[in-house]
Amino acid sequence: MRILMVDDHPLLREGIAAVIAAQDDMSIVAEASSGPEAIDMFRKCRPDITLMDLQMPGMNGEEAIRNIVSEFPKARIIVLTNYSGDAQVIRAMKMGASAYLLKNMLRADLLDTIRKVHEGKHYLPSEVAGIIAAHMMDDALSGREMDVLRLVAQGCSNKEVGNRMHISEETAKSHVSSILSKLGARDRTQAVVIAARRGIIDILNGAP
Amino acid sequence: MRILMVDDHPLLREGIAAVIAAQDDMSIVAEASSGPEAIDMFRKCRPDITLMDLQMPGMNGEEAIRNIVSEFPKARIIVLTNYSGDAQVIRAMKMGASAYLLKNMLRADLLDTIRKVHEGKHYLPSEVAGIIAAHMMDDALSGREMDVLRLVAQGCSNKEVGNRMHISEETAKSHVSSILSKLGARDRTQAVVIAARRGIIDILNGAP
DNA sequence: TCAGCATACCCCCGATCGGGGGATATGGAG
DNA sequence: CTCCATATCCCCCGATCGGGGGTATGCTGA
Repeated sequence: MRILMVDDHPLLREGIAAVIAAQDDMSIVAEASSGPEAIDMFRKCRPDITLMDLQMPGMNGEEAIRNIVSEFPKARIIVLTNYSGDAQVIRAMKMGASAYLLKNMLRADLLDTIRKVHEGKHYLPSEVAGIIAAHMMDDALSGREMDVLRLVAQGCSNKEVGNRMHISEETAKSHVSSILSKLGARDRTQAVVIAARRGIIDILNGAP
Repeated sequence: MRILMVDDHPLLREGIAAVIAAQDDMSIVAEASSGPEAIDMFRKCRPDITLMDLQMPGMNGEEAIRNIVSEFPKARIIVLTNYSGDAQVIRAMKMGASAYLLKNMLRADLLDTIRKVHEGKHYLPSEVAGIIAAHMMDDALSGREMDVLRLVAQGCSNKEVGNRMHISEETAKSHVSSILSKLGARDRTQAVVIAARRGIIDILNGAP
């Protein structure tokens, strides 16, 4: 199996490379440390499996996945990341990922997953599956609600949200209300915290 | 140099181990994946250098550092973590860390830092130093303000903050006001986001 | 000793929030 | 074609927020 590894942490790449190198049916054929680089390398190498982190500077991993999958629908991509927010997992799988692993997993789990995915299977470890299951029944935020949420996280009042989105303050308020109800939050502050925990928005950087 | 490595990511440990193993003046003498385990291993092995992640399940790295340094004041600890919030860096250094590295650094940087720290030096990469410098003039939140901030992040109103802390709503309000002014936030929501970005609180889990 | 700070409390007041009740239009799914 | 989610706008109203003022305690470090 020819593997492309995409991650901006050289030390982690080293670790994965060591694990892969010890297998006689796998080899790392390319590495990338950013989204655009990942797309380039995929075009050049056509790997059987791609290991992809989601948190990277610049273009994030999700966009890279979407690009690769739209160009190469048969690409097998395994997401390997630190965070386990259900929304982030769902977005990645919708983009076309075949598996979603957390970085705190063991070597064996990584190797097992690579082999499963190579056989064409999809895979979610129970830890991740459980997180998704816990929010199966929740209905997702709509596009407008996401926009409002991001502005609220920047400290915008309802009036400012209205101005920036060119809608009335009343409309912004009603969006905020449904955000609170969908997320089960008591106020806008808790809504932002819950959304960050669940991977709905990324407050550490900026956009989703 | 005898090195103890503390991190809950086996794959990253593998990577660091590979890098260290290639050096003829260093070796990994022990590994730990949690705070208590780190303290145990330190007592048993008395390493020259300890590489420590801050984000770990259970006891966090900061507490482990404090425990180790109070028992072994000559311990040389290098923090190796993902996040770069200025408050987190400052807390770690106050706890007694000798250096603060980000996980996206190169092998060479890690090795350089290990050697510098082994000589008794302290070290902050310019990337990290810059983040601290940007907030040098800010005055830190007081203990009570931290308590209030954590409750606010949980969606508490001023009244609820007052009840939970056994102070009046008015006092809670005045704490919130100074939090807003110290963080430069427009409202409590933005205050929580800024505090999370700067590593003042950790909204992804719970406590600071 | 005394200034400075953190802590705690109080009042006022306009702005904002969040819940409640609506209404209308659009567009896609069944 | 009907149903439903989305999106937009409107009004009311009590609760909450955040800024402004002020007072008092106790600890600490210069």
